[in-house]
Amino acid sequence: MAITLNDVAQRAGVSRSAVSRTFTDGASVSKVMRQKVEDAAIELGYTPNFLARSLTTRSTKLIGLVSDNFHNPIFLEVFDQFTRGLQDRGLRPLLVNLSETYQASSSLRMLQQYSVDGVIVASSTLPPEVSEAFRSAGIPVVNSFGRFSLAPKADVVGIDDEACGQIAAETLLARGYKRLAFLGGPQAATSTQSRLRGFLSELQRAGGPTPDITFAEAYSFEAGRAEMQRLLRETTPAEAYFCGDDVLSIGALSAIRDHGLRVPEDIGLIGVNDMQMSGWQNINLTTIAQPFAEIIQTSIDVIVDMLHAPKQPAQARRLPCRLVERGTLRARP
Amino acid sequence: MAITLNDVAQRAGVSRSAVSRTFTDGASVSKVMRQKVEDAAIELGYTPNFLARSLTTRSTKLIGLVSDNFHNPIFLEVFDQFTRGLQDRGLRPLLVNLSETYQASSSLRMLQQYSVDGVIVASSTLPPEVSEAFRSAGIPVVNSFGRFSLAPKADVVGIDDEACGQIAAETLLARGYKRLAFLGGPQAATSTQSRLRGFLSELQRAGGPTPDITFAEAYSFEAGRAEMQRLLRETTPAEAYFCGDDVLSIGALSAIRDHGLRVPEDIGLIGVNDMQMSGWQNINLTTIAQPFAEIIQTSIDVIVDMLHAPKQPAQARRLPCRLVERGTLRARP
DNA sequence: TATAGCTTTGCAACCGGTTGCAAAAAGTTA
DNA sequence: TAACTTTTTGCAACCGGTTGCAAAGCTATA
Repeated sequence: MAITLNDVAQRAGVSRSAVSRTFTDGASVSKVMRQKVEDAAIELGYTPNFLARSLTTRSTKLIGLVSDNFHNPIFLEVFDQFTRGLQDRGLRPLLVNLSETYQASSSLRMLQQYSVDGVIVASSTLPPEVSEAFRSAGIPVVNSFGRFSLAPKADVVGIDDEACGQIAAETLLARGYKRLAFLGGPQAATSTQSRLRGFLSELQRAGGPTPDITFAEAYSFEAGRAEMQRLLRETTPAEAYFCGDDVLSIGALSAIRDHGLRVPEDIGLIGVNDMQMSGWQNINLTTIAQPFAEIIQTSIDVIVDMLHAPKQPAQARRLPCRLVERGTLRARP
Repeated sequence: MAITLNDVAQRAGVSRSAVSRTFTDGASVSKVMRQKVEDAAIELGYTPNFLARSLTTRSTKLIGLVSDNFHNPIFLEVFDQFTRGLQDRGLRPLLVNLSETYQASSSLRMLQQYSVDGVIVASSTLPPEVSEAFRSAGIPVVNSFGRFSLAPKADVVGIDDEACGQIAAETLLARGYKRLAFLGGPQAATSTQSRLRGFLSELQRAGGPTPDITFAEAYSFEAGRAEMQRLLRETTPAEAYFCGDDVLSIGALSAIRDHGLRVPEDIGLIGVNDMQMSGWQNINLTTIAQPFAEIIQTSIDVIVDMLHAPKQPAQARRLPCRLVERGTLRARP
């Protein structure tokens, strides 16, 4: 049914190798030969079969893109950029959605069966063991948005969560807020723990107040809203909250407004991520931006490098965050 | 490097075919043979190479998932459900992000090179020619969220956009609104045109008013906001707007509130899609829900059927929408 | 125990490509 | 024009599997 190398060779009256060579860059083919083959190929509508080729070249250009985060809206932007970045380099993302029913271990086997050239684990919540499993199976892997570690067992690209907490602390102090609070993501998430650590240490260093500390059940609108509702009902709210991430902040924001309080007049809010929605005028969230584009670009660079020079020692790369000022904190005093 | 069939055959002291057969369901292997092979396979850590296999079986279990919509937050939910649905059936999504730099035509070639078993075009904005190109290349294809047509050239699964417009009209009339308006997506989008047609025809049938008609530049927050700002500035606003989709509605909502008007007291709003965010309490948008789960499930079913019985005549499947009442329309009079 | 019938097994060709090697062709130089 | 290089080409083996076919092994029956 499909046109093969043989068909073209026959049509052009040349050997199979000749056809193969015209479609392989860097191979030696004369001008006339190339012409003959290309004519025949066009005539028949031939396109080489990448998978057959991969058998001998041992490269499929397939990259496993593994994630478990299909609910936080920022990940749409993440997928957008990953797919485009990979495509621009001639790589193909094979998407894997980790969930209750589809475990990490079976994804390893499956990606092995498809001989992927590498794997990108794009998740801030999956444990490092997931990426490590790929690495010890000999598959180049990078854990994008993963947790920082001084001696990681697999390459990691992410933000400096502690610095992120520091920025939040500095910013809130500079605005003259006195009663501060931390409203984190799930307590088990290491990203939350690191941000908290940075937040506390900077407050302490600057002689600031000791904040209230509380955690939402998930990085989600509902969880942020629920936790803030609880706080408003059961406690005297703080003057300003450092929230675990933007979607959480937006949930908190809605709870505060429902409660008849104003932001930033009554309560200040600062998030983390700078998702697109945070810039929408009805939200207008002051936040600490993750450098998504750089993280993704770096992750792809790291994988591409590994394809050429495998088995370098694993590194963790930390990229800096920056403050994005909008309307949920009061002005400097 | 990787363990192959040969290694296992050698280790187990049997022929290559024997090994192949133990890993092929329905093949004839004796109990003792199977045992020997499985032992050797486990010992060596063998997993069959799917791509090599695909060369003879002519099935890769790869499904191209083609989309151009990486900005509308509903598509994260769409990708989530597609990837899981495909995985559950043992299929693998090869993700393709169509954009200015990556054209539909090259995606066809690329997916051919990877011998995908089928393609899902998940987009409400791509023209039908995209799916048709796959079909005429002999690749099973379904256009998910595509426009309805009585005699489509490639299979389509989507909503009934006209019925959607009718529901909007009925709902607004039932609420006693007199001055109505249609604030559509991009004028070129057929989804917008069909919704408008259904809206107008129902208004006319019911003897309702003739609405104002206007279009946003894109299905996006910014476009919805910009268009509504223009309307508030340059025209006497209508009593209620039927908006092209939810993200557009949310943009419009923010413009209305910025303008000092209240929803639903001063202006009513009804959208289309029912994305997660529309249920957030600070948005709480009345909208017409698309049956995402059913559309996706049906699309996958259609593709799977085609894998077994290719080349049936193309069909268009229309799934019904339903009203989701929230807080952006006033109560019935 | 011979024979028929069914199951299991290995051989070898094939899927659609790539590539090392040596022969053939083309190009250089004297 | 001969001798020597360099480039181009085809042969054949290989990548990691599958599968039709016939031989071998088993079981059942007479």
